Amino acid sequence: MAKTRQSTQLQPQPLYKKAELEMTGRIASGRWKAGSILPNEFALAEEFGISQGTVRKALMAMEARGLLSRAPGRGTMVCRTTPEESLYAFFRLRDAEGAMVVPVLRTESIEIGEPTEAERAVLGQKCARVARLYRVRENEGRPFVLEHMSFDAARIEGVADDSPLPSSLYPYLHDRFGMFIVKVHEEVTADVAPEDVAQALEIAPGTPVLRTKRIAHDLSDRAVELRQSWYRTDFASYQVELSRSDS
Amino acid sequence: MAKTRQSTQLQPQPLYKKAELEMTGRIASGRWKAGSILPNEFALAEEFGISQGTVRKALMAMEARGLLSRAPGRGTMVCRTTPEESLYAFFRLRDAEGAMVVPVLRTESIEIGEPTEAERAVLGQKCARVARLYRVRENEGRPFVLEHMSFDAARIEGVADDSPLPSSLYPYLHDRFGMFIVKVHEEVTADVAPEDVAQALEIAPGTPVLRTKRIAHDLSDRAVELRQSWYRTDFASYQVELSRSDS
DNA sequence: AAGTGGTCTAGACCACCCT
DNA sequence: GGGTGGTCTAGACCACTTA
Repeated sequence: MAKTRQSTQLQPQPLYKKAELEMTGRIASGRWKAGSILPNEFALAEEFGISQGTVRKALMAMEARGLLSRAPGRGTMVCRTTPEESLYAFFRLRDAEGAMVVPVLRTESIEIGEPTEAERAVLGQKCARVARLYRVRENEGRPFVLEHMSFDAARIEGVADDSPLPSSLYPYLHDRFGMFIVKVHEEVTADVAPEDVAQALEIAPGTPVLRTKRIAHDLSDRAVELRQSWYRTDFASYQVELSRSDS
Repeated sequence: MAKTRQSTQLQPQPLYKKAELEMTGRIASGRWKAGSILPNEFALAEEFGISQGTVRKALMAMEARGLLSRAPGRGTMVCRTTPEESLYAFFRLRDAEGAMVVPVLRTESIEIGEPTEAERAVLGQKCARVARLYRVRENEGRPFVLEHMSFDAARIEGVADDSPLPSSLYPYLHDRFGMFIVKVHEEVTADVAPEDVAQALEIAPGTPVLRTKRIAHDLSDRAVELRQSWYRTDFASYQVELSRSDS
């Protein structure tokens, strides 16, 4: 029966990988929008000219990456980053009991300007103007983090008109500009609060603070955000789970 | 042909999950030792009374967790935590260029004592004695981290006889005591160096340092180590990659 | 040359969700 | 009741490692 093996195994890329790249591209380009339901496995298989099992392998990999949500009876859906819950995918601050602190937005300001050398190095040499977003968040009435974010202004044209932006920035960027951030690199260090940070966080200058530098990447693995944050350490700390296998 | 579907789908656990648990248990118990080659997929399938494809699904999940290493022609091997390279699965300190710092062991001391309340809370109430390991590591001749580690002494009986221990502690624990650490929770905060830490790290008291608290878990998900570390921040920082999907 | 895992296909039954 | 993904099986060809 299974005689017609076309034996096109010469491809450097396995078929399931090609299917995954194709489908990831459709999400990145906005052709498949967040929340929409994909065609079923057999339809995709026919479209790609591969078998249903191979499509499934690609779909399951994308589900594992958090791009898709699958359920029997319902189908396969493009994940929405949207609701507040899902936003905190990259928010690692927890209190002493391990509970997530609720970071309520207190102040926000936006400016457009010339990129610095550091910003250009991250966002790309072609970046002509940067949009900078400054925020202070509070928890239970006390300020606890100051955030400085930089984006290529061309990629989020008109952002200033929406200010104040939603507290959950990434779902907003996804819905408004199709900027889907899926991975961030974060660098954590200890520092003493400089004057301006101390003032924003309402602590004495010289108090130790956590300082993080983040580079966020979109679906195409482009660096799209540069962020620096200063955290008070008196009621929350930075917590992560590390496993063998994530090198 | 495929008529004999026993339809025993009433099981709450899928067959591949049961196979994975069984095989994980064999590694945890030492029945399958690090570095050894497993029987091939068909042999395992016959032993478990399931098909080769189902065994493969379990094996691939274990490979993704970093427990197994698979390669065509060679077979499936239980990962060794051993060589220096692999040890640093949980070591997150990188210099400004993102290169891993080489943490050379400078001093080490071991003591056995009564568990504190905090140690008992993590290591278990049945823990009667704790083995504490104190280390200072240096990089390019400069001390940069002070580590305090606590274990249930009963689980690493005789550890003091091996002092000084290898620089890479986890491979040693794996080989010597079958303690296979696969996951750690780490909590990072900023602090000013207390007197003793400052002395060990050769910095002025009051200098800001990164302080991390780690709880390490073995294959059975037991908390087996409590560790507190203080890092100088002048030539390395704590760096992590975060992805959507790891909640 | 023999044996392994990697890829791919085809098809079965099931639980579940929706209308 | 029709359709979806979840599970499981069976079998094919391939590239690679090892000896």
